[in-house]
Amino acid sequence: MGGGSSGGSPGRGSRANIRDVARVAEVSVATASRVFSDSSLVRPATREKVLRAAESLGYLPNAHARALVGGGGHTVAFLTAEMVGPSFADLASGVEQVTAEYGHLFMLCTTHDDVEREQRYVRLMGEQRAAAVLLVGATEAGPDYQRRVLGYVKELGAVGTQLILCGRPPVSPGADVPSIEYDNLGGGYSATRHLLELGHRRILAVGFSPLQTTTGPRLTGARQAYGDAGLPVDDLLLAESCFSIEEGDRAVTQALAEDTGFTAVVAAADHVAIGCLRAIRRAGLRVPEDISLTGFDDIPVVSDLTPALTTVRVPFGELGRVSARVALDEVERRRYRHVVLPTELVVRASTAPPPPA
Amino acid sequence: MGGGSSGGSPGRGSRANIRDVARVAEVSVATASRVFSDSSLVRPATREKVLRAAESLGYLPNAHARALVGGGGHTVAFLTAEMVGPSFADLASGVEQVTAEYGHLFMLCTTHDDVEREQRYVRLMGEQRAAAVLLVGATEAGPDYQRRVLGYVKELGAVGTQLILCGRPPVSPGADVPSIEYDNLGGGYSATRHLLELGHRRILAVGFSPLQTTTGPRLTGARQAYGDAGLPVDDLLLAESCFSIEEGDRAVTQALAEDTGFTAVVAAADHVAIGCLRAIRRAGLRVPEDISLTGFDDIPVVSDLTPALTTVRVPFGELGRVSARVALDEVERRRYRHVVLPTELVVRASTAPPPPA
DNA sequence: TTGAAAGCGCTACCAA
DNA sequence: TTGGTAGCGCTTTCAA
Repeated sequence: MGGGSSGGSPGRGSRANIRDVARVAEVSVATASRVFSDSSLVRPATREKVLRAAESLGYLPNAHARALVGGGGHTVAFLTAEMVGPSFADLASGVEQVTAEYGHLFMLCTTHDDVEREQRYVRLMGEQRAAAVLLVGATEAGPDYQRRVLGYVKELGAVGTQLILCGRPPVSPGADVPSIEYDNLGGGYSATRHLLELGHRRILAVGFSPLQTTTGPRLTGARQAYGDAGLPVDDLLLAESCFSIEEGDRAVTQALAEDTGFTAVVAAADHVAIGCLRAIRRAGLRVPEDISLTGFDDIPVVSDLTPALTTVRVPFGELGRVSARVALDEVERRRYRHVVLPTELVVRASTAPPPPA
Repeated sequence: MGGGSSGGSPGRGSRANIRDVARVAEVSVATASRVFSDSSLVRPATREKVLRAAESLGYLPNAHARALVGGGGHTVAFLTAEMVGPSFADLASGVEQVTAEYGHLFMLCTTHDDVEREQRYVRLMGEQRAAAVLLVGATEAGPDYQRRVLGYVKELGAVGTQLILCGRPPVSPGADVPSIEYDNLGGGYSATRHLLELGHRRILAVGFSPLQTTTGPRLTGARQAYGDAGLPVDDLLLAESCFSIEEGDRAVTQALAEDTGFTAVVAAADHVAIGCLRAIRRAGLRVPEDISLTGFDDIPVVSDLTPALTTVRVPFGELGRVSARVALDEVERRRYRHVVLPTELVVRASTAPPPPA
């Protein structure tokens, strides 16, 4: 080291290619190719020779050249706003698992909720001739969104890349994009009904955005629970807020200050619920003795909070697996254009009857 | 639908290529190419024509063809055991962020701690001619591991792919693989010293594996703290256990049953600490009044536990960003073969002086 | 069972 | 400013 001029990694000049391998192995390029495509029409001895040559040259087939002639990429792109939270992890793992089973590559892209980044990535994945692009997770579902997705369908369709909506509802008529989602409305419904059945009447809803594809329907479900119980929906108090621990905290703190007399909080998501819990505590109140609290998602830690959180479980892993299968398997895709996986209420210790008035 | 025979996505037969675009735009292939490589030597009017043609054909450049001639992939592969936990999220986000800044693609692969999968992915990434492969996170650092990494260096080196160790120590002499890690030993040291300073003497260490690249040094640090304080290292009680909430729970439950008289627990990671907390509670003891507890990593939720957890903060985001920069920038790489980022003790409510004997 | 050669879609070089 | 064209590394006919 230090002295020589030709230092660096092995094969510094040009990388070995299949022609080099063929030459060293004293066979034709075609034969060498057959060996690496594990075709069976090669005599074992010949195969050995080729393999040895490859080994000695540090040869690795070039996936780009293969994709070029073979006609396709073998990548599944997973497009999400952020890669945070256990829900993300389960979902992504599910996709990754099935993707690997199909012998494809899993590619993760984060948009940070930036439309431009999203568009760039979709285009990029088209250029890569990805097998599929999964648009994952909650989003604001306005007309702009519809139009954007339609654009993606067209752009990707032209290069043979399949678009899939994962954890989102289908885009309305026209575009026929497969959509794998879960029952947000039902989850919101059962959480709220649970509280109503316990005797709560004035419930504070925190963290819901009516236009968002996940929390919107959850809110609708909550409303429906009031309706079905024959109770005035006006008793469902709405605290506007976003999707973080801090904002959940802030929202509840404010609601408490306004003294609107709620005895329970339905949070739009577990993270929000954690923030709510903080705020309730800080106000010197107890959960569930003074105020009941529910979350949504059932991320692992919420069972370790004090008290353990009552929440709605979402089958993230399965969502991922099903999405990937639909993305990669044409038969499944034809069969399942729209799948809605069930959600399930998990009652733990954060909900109880309201304190006696 | 149903009747026609030529249905399906647009351009059903063959996808448009640059030649088609050139033909429609009535220019040469070379000119069309220049437009998409945004080279400046094209008259605006011509550029327009080409762009319009591309648009009308739904043309998207083929990244594989480009990589083939351009000589390289633009992918950064992130190889980790699992994509769980906020630490993973921060780390991966950091890598992704910088990767995007360099105009590269971020690719995530999970090995599930399976050597075979790891090897397959490394090879696959070599075939993709990835710009870099990051081996991320804790691992058992035996001689097998050393040998394996050496193999990767050779395999990837031959195709021009850079290998980087991220959150792991360098492999010992010989292979010169860049390594970006953080101060595990120092973290273990300061957590333990903190407990010692509070007056604890018999401390239970949970979740450490001496051979593992992260918890191993953390344990060494803990021992060192005893040594530096002039205290018998034998008072650091070792509870063998793995890396999950459940195993932390089990370990502490057992230790409690054995009545070894410890007044504090150092957990090898926050997740383990959560399990310890569970066990301590179940035994009817309080944290920190009866038993103090520290974690490691500082994942977001631990500040919401009751009590908030004293732990060691790891700069995961920066770890990711630095790793990516070293991976992608030859100058940085030459300068920083080995980086150790600092860790920091965060004292919260789970630690206090031991109860009076 | 093996080999020769024609592309896959693109860029980059050299000429015009 | 534009066009012709030789590859990039590979697979895959078609022949031998």
